[in-house]
Amino acid sequence: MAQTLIEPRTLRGFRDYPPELQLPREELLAKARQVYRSYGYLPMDTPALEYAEILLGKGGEETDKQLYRFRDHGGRDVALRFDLTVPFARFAAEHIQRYGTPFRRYHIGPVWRGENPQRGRYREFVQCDFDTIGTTSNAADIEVVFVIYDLLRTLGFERFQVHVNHRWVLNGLLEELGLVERTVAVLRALDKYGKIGREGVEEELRTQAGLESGQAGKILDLAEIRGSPAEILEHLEKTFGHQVKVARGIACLRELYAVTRAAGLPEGVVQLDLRIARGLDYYTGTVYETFLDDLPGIGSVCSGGRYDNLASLYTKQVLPGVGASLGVDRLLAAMQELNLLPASYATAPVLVVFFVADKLALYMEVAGRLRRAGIGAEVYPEAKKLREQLAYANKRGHRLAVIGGEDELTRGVWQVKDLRAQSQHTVADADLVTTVQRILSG
RNA sequence: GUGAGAGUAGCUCAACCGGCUAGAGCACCAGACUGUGGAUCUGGGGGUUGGGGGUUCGAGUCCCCUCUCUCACCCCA
Repeated sequence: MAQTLIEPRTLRGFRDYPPELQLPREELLAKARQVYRSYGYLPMDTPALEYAEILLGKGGEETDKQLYRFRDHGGRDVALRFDLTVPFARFAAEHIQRYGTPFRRYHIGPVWRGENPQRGRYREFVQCDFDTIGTTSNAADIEVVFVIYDLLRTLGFERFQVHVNHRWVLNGLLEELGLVERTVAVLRALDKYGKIGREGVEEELRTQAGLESGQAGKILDLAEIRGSPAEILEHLEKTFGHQVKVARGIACLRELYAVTRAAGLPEGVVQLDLRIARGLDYYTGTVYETFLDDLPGIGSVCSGGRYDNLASLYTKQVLPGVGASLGVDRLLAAMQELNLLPASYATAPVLVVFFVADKLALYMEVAGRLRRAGIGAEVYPEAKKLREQLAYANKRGHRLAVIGGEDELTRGVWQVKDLRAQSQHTVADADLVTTVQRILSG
């Protein structure tokens, strides 16, 4: 009876993760977890689905429009989370008494946004956040830089910069220039500097923010100050240091720069960049963006900032915090482009050849022995020809093949074939594990 | 959501101006080389040319709709 086949396909903006993508992704996330934990961040997660009222109106009209929202079977008005910050705010309002402050957590999970997909932008993607809430201390802000640094180093990146700015500096400047009520438009324009350049920003400042060219020029001149963090701060101090907010921002940034240097971050990692504003009016203090020297075009791979009050919509307890989010997809794309991903996708380095059809138990046993020693071992599932099994091992990227035919089994030995070095050793059954270990570590 | 470009085998591409049964390389599967991988040889499966409709004697090719991808706006990971 003929049956109509269903066309296999995924939704627009959603995608599969085949092994060659999922493997590096899992490894990346494992490394991120390791770094987060080393700083004392605790893991947590929240439901994918929340009451719509929890998620609505938290990120402005734009995010409301992007919300996947529907009625569940019980008629409840629900929506998929579009970031991890809002669910965290709800969580904190509900549970923070149990943990007290300061509280550090990391949170890795998928989020959903019904926006128009582009390269590297999907409707479902993973966020990888870390935050410290319940403290206004600049120490927490400074630590964020260390976390970002360790994250990227652990992932194998060496050439990158953490661009830092402070909202107080920007706000103070705008106050000084009498542009407070245009803050959002000005910062939005400024934030595009890397993309549209000075002329573009100037244009936008005039048309979108309604500035006169003199004001626009002033802002641009400031944004374009180049130099070491110390030099930029000095310049700022001289020109706008009399403004209270600017002065406070400068003090924070100065401490951040001094501490990161004194505590071991190499020179050049931290850059002061007056152009980064981080669109959302959500951030109120330090803001961060991280750029790879070799791939500036892909944008920031780790961004975040400080906010005054995380959960004001759900609780009267004031919960200030600071944190950032790792751009998992961008980093994977970057690692692919910079050849930082392994060429082999074998999760087990050893293939145990299934040679003699009625000796399966022996092969299973030896594979188990290898695994107990921490060495991944795969037993070929069919007693096919040796050449085919070796071809399989080669194609799949197994480093070693363990071969036991009639001959070896009667002598109590194994052939250990190194597919990469194209060499082969005969080893006694008792020495197998140590031999394999030695080859793999060397 | 708005605007622009693109969709031919799993991948990269071919098919003059609309004209024979839509091809090639790689990949995949089977077999050979009869206990040792990347090679070679032989054979094979795969396509309703993204889908639907229209024009035409005839459409992969022209027109309309739709889906998907890419780019820009917006926003951001």
